[in-house]
Amino acid sequence: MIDFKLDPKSGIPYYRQIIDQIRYGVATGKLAIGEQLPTVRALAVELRVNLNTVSKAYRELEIQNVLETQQGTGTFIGNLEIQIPEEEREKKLTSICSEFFSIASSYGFSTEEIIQELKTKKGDNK
Amino acid sequence: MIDFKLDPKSGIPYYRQIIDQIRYGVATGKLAIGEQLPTVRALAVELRVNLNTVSKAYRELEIQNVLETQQGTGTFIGNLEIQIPEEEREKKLTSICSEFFSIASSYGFSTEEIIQELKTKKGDNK
DNA sequence: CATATTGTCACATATAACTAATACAATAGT
DNA sequence: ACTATTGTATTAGTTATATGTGACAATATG
Repeated sequence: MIDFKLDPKSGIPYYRQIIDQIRYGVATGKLAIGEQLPTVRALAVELRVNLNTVSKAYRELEIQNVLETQQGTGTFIGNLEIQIPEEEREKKLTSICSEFFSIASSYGFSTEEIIQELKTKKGDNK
Repeated sequence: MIDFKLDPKSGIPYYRQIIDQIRYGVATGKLAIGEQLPTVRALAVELRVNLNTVSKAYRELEIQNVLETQQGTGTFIGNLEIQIPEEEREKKLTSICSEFFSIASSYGFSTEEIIQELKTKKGDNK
């Protein structure tokens, strides 16, 4: 299961952040086919947003065949293997890193320092 | 100088696309410190948007200390570094890296990918 | 069958975001 | 000084986003 995280400062709408994180979760295999997602209400509480916001994200993903929903049962990862174009994925990574980099360098941190710090986190993964 | 491009279908606001491209340029070293950016009007014409849209992008980047603007002169890549006490420096690095990492991993990016991306940019720099 | 849980829908509402048109202000260059 | 060039501010209109509320529909569970 994904550890959903909303970044209010990113300027990206919440529903879109949810969409992206699910899409990328599927693409990277973090979300397996058939796996059940949190209920709209549960995720809404977890992210402290309205259930309509979560619902909007789920609905849009169902239109894209990423998700399958069954009323009364839940929302699940669809069968269709969705893959994100490498180009888009690269852009996303670039975008995230660029923003982070400009923040970090405004504090005077060098790339080496940043990498060093990130490497210490490596062990915590998964 | 950057070859700016806007994608109307991306769903990402124009001004934010401009921000992203400039940030990327700075992060990769394509835009050098002190370098002048296109004037708001020039870029507005080039991208076929209102000059306020460009202005908004520039202003936001100035707030983030990425750009420096002088009315009547132009807009330039800044070099301002925030001075913070040494004892807070380490904490700051840890906290911003931690937040960055959690966001990146919510999109499914691994530490290796992130580091690789940062290293790549480092190579282009200067 | 009764009830809880799930997603869906339909409003209304408030606020923010976005882009644009136009006028204003500061600087540079002549 | 004058004028062109630069960024800035004001204003307006439209759309997007998010919330709140209440009801409804389908399914699961007991």
